Amino acid sequence: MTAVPKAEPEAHDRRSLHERIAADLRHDIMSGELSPGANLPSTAQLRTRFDASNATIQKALQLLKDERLVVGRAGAAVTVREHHQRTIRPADSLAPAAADRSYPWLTEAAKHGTDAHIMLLDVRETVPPADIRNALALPAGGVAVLRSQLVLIDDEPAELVRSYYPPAIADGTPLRDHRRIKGGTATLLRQLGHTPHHCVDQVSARVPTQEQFEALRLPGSLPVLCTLRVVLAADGRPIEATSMVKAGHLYEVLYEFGPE
Amino acid sequence: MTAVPKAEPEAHDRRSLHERIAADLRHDIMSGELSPGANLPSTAQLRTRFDASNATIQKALQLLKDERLVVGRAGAAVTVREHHQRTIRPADSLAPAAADRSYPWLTEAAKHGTDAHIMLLDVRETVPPADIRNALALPAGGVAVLRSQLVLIDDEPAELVRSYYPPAIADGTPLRDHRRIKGGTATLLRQLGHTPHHCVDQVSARVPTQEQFEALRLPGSLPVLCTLRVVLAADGRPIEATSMVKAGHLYEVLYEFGPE
DNA sequence: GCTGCATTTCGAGAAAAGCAATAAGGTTAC
DNA sequence: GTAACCTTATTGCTTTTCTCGAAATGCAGC
Repeated sequence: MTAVPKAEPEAHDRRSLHERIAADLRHDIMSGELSPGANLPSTAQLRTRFDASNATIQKALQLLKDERLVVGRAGAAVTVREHHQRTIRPADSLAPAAADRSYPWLTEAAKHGTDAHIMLLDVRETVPPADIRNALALPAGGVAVLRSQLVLIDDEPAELVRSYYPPAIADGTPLRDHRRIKGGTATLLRQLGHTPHHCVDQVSARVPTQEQFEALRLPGSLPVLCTLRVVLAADGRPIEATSMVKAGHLYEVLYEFGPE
Repeated sequence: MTAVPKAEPEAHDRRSLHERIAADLRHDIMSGELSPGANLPSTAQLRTRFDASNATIQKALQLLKDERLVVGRAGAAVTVREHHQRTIRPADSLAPAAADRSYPWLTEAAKHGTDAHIMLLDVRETVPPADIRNALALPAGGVAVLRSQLVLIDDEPAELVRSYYPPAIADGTPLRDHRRIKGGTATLLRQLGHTPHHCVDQVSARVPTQEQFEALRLPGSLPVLCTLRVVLAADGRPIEATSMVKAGHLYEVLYEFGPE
């Protein structure tokens, strides 16, 4: 029966104050409003802008530091870091020849040689989750060959990749072996007579599960960029279904389309 | 100086327990593990599975109810709701003729007529944010015509669209008028001699800003699916740059590509 | 050295998270 | 109908986190 602290009639932001502050500042950085090397407003300015105390501002900035978006040295302004948000172009994986086209507004993300390498975690036969089963047109309870990989950037986990193959395709091939595949699976599939012809990507923004959170060592509570890719042969039959879970602050994906 | 409650040496999930539980259950639902109409495990089962108390489980389920993912009737099991996650196919906007191709694994999202309509919020000239300025190749401090729209699904805000046009293209056209454009902007641009030829979409998962959070009336603390689309003419010059912010639980986007 | 600024620390009040146990009332199956 | 199971709501309590105010510390640039 006590009076409400402030007049907030509508459903407001349930997040804590420092999370909201971090969200707004993060947007300013990601949108390029604050470009790499630029100084953030001083804590005093931020205090008045968000009507918060010193400690709360510091906590918000700490979140951005954990995400490696900014750096703060005592005495100097907090500055925006060179943030390496990789721009992935899925179309290039099928037709690498066309990868030369670049656009002036793209940050030089994939340009400098990325220090990324892939770690093969596991290869086994398993009953896939429902979305994969649908994609591969498997019967209920049917199995598939799963290849789990972890992509590391600068030795930090960055992406979780789970590729599923129908047994009819994988049996008796290196796809079943717990070993890296030279030239990638696309090359192998082509050699096996299952030439990838066409990909369908479903992209969504998700809240990370506990498993994903720990596997990707996500800083703070960032979202995750989920892609479900189905690779089809020329006759339309599914060859491969891959679930890719990328850390939201490290990746973005680029697609091109048009009536060509 | 008290003993730590449990041995957790590594950096663990900083989120609260009911948020983590909700995240895992959400994943089971979104991946189709728990299909619409299916029953969730009973609260007793969930209590043992997550080693949490009744109240915590209830709080986690409340989050999923707020997202309209599940319904709970007293006495019966909590069941998964028909969740209408719209699958958007951006390519269809340019070549609607090809929209007939459908895939068996797609849920019938865009199939039944969506009860979506568009609300024109604002039309004005403004200095665009840095990412838009880059996309349109505008000089620093240059202005653009902004058309802000809000997409409503079932009278609930679902997507925030901000389209920017270079003054050279928008001046003296209905693009500057605070009025809906019959047939959409693509048709108008074609009539004006700026035929859209090619789109480039950059898709990312973001934490919503306070503004986005309130505009979209996001339940809980869900991420947002951000798309920056640049529409190019045949000669490569940018015609339009659009920032689309979709509520993460309502949308996913689908892209197709391949060496055609 | 001085000033501005970021950083750290302390205390204290308020709010939220989490547990335990209990009660109430609906649904389902027998 | 009855019984078992289930969701939902309530209460009390402890611990942790959030937030503020204020003061102290340390670094960078002039």
